[in-house]
Amino acid sequence: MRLSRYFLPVLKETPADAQIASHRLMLRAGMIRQQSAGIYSWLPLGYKVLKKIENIVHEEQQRVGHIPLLMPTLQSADLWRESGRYDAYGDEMLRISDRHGRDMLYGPTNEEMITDIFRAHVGSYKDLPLTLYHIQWKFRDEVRPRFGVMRGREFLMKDGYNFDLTKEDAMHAYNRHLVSYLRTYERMGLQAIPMRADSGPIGGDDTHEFLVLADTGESEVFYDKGVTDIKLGARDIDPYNVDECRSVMEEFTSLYARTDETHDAAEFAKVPEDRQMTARGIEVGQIFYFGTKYSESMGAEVVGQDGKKTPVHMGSHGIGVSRLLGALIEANHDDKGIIWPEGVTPFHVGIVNLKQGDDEADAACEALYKSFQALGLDPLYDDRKERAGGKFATMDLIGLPWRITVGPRGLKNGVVEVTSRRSGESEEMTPEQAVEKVAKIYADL
RNA sequence: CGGGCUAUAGCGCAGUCUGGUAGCGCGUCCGUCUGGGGGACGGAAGGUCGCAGGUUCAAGUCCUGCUAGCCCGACCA
Repeated sequence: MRLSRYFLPVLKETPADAQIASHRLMLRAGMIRQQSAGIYSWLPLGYKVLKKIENIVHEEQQRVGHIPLLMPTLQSADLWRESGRYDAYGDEMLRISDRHGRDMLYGPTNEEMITDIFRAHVGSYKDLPLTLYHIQWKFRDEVRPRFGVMRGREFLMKDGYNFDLTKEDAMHAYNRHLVSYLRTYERMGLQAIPMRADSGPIGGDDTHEFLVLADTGESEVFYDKGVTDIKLGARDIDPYNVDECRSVMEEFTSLYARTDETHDAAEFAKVPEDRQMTARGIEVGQIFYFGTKYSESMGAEVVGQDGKKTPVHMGSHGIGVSRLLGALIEANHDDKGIIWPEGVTPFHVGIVNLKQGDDEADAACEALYKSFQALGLDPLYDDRKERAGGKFATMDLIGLPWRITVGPRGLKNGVVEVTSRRSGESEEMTPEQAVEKVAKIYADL
């Protein structure tokens, strides 16, 4: 993309309403625009990152065998009356009625609807196990939305639901979700620590939240320093292998890690003192096992081998897709702007032409631009007639991880400059070497 | 939902107390000089002062009502 033809409304000044870094930077980088409290338009740059995150979530869900579908945002109140949650959910549920006066709601989650789909089409134990998920907009009418997309009212969430014959099978689904979530976050360059959590209004027995450590996190967390050293890395885990998934779960949850909701001071005290950590965290996902809570109330049953009907064991598992943008920025920024991890960056590389209109500089930039495109990479070429300082400031703000600076001075010696946004370090090399270097970085991801 | 506050140009703000021609900085547009970290100078565009009603010769400013948004708390992915 050529910046002169793109739509990137960056702001030099900080909007008064934005309190925390991610909100401030998303507004300044022209990623979002607030339309009303807790509701945002996603401008091109923000939309691009949102889609990248969504894609990673899709890929990692399907890698472990979960099946995508799409349920509507608007739901009938009748389904929610069956589970009893229409009354239980309270004012956070946005209730509306259609022209016939039928009670509708903008879905805050989809347990009822997925259970309805399941009971209509699945009747035999032979159809299990089954895990369905979707990525869809949700609405929760928060009393006080704040912090930009971190706590909006409208938000994009991946929610998945497993249906299993037995509790053991359902616990395997639970462990498998944990594995897929760990890989999802790691691909985005985020460390999200699973912590024992409280089940809240969805209800249930086993539940873990995934928390990204950040000063602006909404939850206070307590953990054994050792948990931050555990990484999934490149290991190849068979999602259908019960023992493999369980051992990952055990490995990641054996050390103490809890949010303030479930914090147990006595247990925490057993952690060696020099490893007792207290911090703040942003919740970016949660997995639940809740057994037959919905299958019983809504009649989601299968006929077992013994010919008897039995309610299925379920769990639900969520990733806050839009919220992840906020978490990513909270975890990756400096005073100049955002620093995108390579896995989610809106553009792979920025090309800064220091002297637009100079034949040599223009030609060198064009060549770089086309080389990257030919390799399937997505460059952002700042071809505006701006001064160098302004171009650098924009690149730093929007946080592309790699920048190639092209100017007459360097071209005289046949070199351009490759700069890492994260380290700030620059290296001079020929344009060909620069393309090779950047291409290798993305090939290795 | 309790407490506090705000609403004036795309963004950040002054002007309101004490009523009398709508302002500043940034951004935008044009021109000149510049040209490796938000440069300088000159010119220009851009406003139903959140909405409705009232007081007044006259309302951004005073009064009444409403709406929206923000902050702290409680709540929450």
